[in-house]
Amino acid sequence: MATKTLPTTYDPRQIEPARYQIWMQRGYFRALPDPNKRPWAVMMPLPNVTGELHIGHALNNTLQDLLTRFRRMQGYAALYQPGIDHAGIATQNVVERELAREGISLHDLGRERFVERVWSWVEKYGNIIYSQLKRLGISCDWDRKVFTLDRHYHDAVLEAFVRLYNKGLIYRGKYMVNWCPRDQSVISDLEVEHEEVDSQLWYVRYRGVDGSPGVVTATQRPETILADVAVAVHPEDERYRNLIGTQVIVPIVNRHVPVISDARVDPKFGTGALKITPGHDPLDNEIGRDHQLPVLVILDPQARMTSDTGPYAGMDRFKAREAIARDLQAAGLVERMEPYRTSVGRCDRCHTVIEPYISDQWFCEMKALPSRAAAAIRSGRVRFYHERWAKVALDWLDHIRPWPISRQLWWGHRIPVWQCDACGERMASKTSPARCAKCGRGALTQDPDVLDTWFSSAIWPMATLGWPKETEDLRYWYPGSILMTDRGIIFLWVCRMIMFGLEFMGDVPFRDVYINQTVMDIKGRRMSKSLGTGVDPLEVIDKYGADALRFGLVMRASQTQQDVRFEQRMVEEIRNFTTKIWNAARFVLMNLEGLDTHAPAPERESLGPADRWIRSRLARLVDEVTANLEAYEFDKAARAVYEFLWGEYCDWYLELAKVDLQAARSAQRGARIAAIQHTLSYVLADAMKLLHPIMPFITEEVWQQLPHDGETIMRSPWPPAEAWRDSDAEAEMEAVMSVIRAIRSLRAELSIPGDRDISAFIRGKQIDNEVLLRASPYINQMTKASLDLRPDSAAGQARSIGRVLEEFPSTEIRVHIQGVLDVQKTRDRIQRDLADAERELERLRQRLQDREFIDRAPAEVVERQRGRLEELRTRQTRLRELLATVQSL
RNA sequence: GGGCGGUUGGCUCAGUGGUUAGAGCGCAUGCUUCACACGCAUGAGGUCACAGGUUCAAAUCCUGUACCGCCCA
Repeated sequence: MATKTLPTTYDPRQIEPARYQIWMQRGYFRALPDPNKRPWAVMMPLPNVTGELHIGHALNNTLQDLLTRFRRMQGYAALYQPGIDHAGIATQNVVERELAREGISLHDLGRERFVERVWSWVEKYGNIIYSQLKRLGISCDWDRKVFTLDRHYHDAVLEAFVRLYNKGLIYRGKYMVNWCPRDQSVISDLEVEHEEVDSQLWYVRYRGVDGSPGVVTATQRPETILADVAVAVHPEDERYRNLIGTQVIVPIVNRHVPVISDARVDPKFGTGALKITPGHDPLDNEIGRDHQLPVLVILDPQARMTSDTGPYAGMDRFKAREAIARDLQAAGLVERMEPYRTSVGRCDRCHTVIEPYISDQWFCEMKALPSRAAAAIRSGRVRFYHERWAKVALDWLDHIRPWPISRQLWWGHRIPVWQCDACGERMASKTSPARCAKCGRGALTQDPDVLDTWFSSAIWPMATLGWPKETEDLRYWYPGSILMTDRGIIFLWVCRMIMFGLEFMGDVPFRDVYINQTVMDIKGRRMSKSLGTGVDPLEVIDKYGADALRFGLVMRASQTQQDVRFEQRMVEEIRNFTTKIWNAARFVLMNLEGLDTHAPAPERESLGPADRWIRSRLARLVDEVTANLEAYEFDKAARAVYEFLWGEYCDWYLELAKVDLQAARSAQRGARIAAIQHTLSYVLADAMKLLHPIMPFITEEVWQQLPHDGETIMRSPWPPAEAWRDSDAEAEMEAVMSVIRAIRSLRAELSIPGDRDISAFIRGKQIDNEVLLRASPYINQMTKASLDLRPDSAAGQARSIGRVLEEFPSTEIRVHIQGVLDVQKTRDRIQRDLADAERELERLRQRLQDREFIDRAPAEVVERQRGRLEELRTRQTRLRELLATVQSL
């Protein structure tokens, strides 16, 4: 192999986009069912079509890509399914805002033209996130990308609806729902964000019809007084017992209403008397229903006071609150006011305060579906990582309520229910029915609402594979292997996919669920544009490269942490790591001259101790990385590769190999040279494979330069672990490194300039003389010292100074003192070491005198302590001798 | 109100009962060492939030407290 050189610095901007193009063009991302391979699949949590890449997506997609690349190299038919969600409310909002800037309302436009308008918006901006994901280097099969309003996906959504409808699992009903007055639509409980705010309680008197003082209730919402139909007290509340059954007067409207008793009233809240407004409060609604009370409504869908509210008609709910509170005060009916801390619900899309509102909606029955999903989780058919998230999911599934699935929007899957204009019969059908199934007449009107976006995304794992058709893809890849997502959508999405998978496919949609960390800013605050805490991942990629961003995130993706605190600095660190790798590769390439790249692996005899050591370390690394990736312990895998490449391969092996190469070249030992070259290149290439899932770009680049088989590292086989384990070589090199560290440390401590040769000798027989002999070229070159190997060399002992090896307690390294040196630092150090050793010796002595310890601790532990005690005694002796020598200088 | 997670060197994090608690960054000192100053070498720095308990032995297990964060009602 001829000498190759690479540019001196690694520039991801030059490499990454071009490499990605090549991968795409050559179809390396393509996933096809292959009976000779095992299937493996992951479905991208579909980003909103309005979305842009944020750091959370970067982490989530990096982890998915990491596993996809890993499984692909392991020989699985690995499918990474991409797609985008039409995101009903979010997208409709974006386009509505755009229209508003043009002064057009959506009603001006009409449904059909509005939907056309949204489509053109989607065509223009909807693919932004795809191109951003490509910058990240993810290897999903782009030929399979799905938009949730694609024809076949739409068909699947309708199929799911019609099947549930015909099974009686979808029903229509008038219930109190979460109403967003801005979006003019119902939203589910899960789409409401709760927030603590400072509010106020008004204590309002409801006088008795008979002229008695009546009762005082406390309310946060005086405007709803107009819709009061009763006052309720707790049945056992002594204060109000005699009022039950009497009539009181609702202020302002002067309605006569009963005082009722109900155990759901909290006697400790306010005065213990609760005004009942079934039209505007969920609890009141339940109480009202059970007491057969009427339902009055005083707000319209935009949360303005209705026309029959007299002077308040048309007022916004908050204006009306102030006005009514003022009027109550003027009438002398407000007994007092007090500040109150309460929680308000806001729409998670537009942050408008939601209104509990009576409304006619479609609901999905939540009894059989969630209980089957819960059973699947309990039995381990779906496993959560970390497992604590399973409890979170189960808790929700066990206390679930009906799911409102209709939305009063125009953008989305229109509900496939038709109502007969003549007889009122309703029917669900994927296509427009020609006539009414009941009365046979022709005029039918489709329900105007669309489905909750989460209803359509709940069939994602099967519909992307072709369901309801029995496709080969579906048979091959369903159930998927893993779902990776954020904890924020365990309920919204994960649980519902499990429910629908079990319902429609008879099996869970994925075996494993990995809940990835939530990325926060460095102070632990949620990343958000409005808080100014957001970080644009593309900026980071521009600056440091996608590899660095990916590795920086993965290194912190630990299952024990539920957040990752993100800072650019940590990506910069990894950028330095990529440069380190790049330069290691440069060094290797510069030294491969004459290597026959097709020659078989070298014989063991031509390998030196350093070669055997690094190969053995690599073998351990293969095991470690493989096991950690399989266990989704991504941080551990990343750290292991980092530590190996930088701390062992670069810091030690390259330096040792330099020494060996030099020697082999000057001796013209061809087999030896080839063995070193092979080790240099083989170890680096395999390390690149292990790193490839995390850092796809630089690893491909380096691998392509090194001797290799195949077209791309992406499709090269994952390194096998069995070969090259060598404990002897590991032990030998540990000793050598220990000696080298000691000499370097002495040199620094004594401030001996690097260009001044020193001579050193070793005391003690712990390290085999042959080992030292073999290592002497390493030691001499890497410390610029000449090491005298004569055992316990007496020469010049009096004029020497040294240290006891950390790992070898009876072994000392000493250097000869030449001229005047400042030995103060070393003397201090020896004294400190001695003090440390003696302190620990004392601890150990005490422990070993403790009968309880001797009797109850495992023999092996006791033995180890005894051995340690012996070592420390030796160390103590050595240190004392050393100190005596130094003090005599 | 209920639940979950966190608290380890200046910073970000490893470390789930058994020697002397580790890493990177930062810091200090010295190096234009022919792969790399985005680097190399050497070094300083920690009563593991607090209080009890279990154990021969606790950063690690249990209970409680404080603070930070998340979820649910």
